[in-house]
Amino acid sequence: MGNCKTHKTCINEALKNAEIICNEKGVKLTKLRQKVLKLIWKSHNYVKAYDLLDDLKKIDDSAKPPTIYRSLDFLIENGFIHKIQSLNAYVGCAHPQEHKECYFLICDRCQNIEECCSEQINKVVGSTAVKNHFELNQVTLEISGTCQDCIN
Amino acid sequence: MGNCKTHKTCINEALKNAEIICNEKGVKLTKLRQKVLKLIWKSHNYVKAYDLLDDLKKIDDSAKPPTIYRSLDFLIENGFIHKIQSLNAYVGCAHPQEHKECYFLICDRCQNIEECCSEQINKVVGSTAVKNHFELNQVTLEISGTCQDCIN
DNA sequence: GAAATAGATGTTATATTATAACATAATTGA
DNA sequence: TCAATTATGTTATAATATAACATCTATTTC
Repeated sequence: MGNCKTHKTCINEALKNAEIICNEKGVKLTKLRQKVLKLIWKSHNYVKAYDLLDDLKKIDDSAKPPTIYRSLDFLIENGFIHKIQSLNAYVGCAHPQEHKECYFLICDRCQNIEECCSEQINKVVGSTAVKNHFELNQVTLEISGTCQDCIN
Repeated sequence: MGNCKTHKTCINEALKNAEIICNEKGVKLTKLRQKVLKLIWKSHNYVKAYDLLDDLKKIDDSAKPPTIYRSLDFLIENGFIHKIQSLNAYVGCAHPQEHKECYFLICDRCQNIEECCSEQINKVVGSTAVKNHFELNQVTLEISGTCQDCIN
């Protein structure tokens, strides 16, 4: 939410979860990756890679495009963030533990992103695939419009 | 389909439809725009803008990036082609007349794209939006995987 | 614990995708 | 016809992303 009143908690949760999951998986959440994850979690809004790079440069002099993109790759691969394809942007994942397909409600006005899962959508998409004899690999569902806060 | 046996018909239909719709709308399907539309319709596969540019250069010496992107903009705006967001690629629209929301089945192996409409998906996406008090503007649904032909 | 290895980061360069800005040409319509 | 609009030509550059190789750090193996 744009009006997230307890956002420090969101960030801390995100970092803690990432730590736990990395330990479980035996992959490394390095200082750099933590910094990038934290920067992405600055809000629930989507962020662009080069804006992130500018932010990172402020605290890490040697940051360059590959610095950001490598961290983004790692974070995506491990489910801590998502890429928003229709915007070439990135956003923190709200539930990296229990990852199923998820979809995005993207507010055009405030850049907030709501991540949602819907068994119903999964089913319908799945049956569309079956109907077309299509072996499903990856689903990108991005819904843009105006969020509740911005309508009011 | 990758195995479209009557593809000349597809191209001709696409061009004819575009012509009719442009006349109805009072917008101009110029020579250039026709050429670009035809190049996109070379197959049912998706195409990248700069590949298209290379193709166009062969028949139009002065073609440059803005040449392609302007034509793409026009063709998208008028519903003759679609942009595939997850690939930064473009594909001809199978039914520019009756345009509702449509979705894409993208084959990772052969680059074929199947365009489909599903009242069911519309409903489910719509109700997801309602549930989240979200005013829907645009839906991007891109499903990648393996098409029937490539499974066999 | 030293050497070997794998993984992460630093660094330079460049590829890919897309648009801004302004000049010129073609078309339309008053 | 000429003014205005729309389309195209042209140059430059912005925005997004990766390749390739060097160096550093952590981990494993002996």
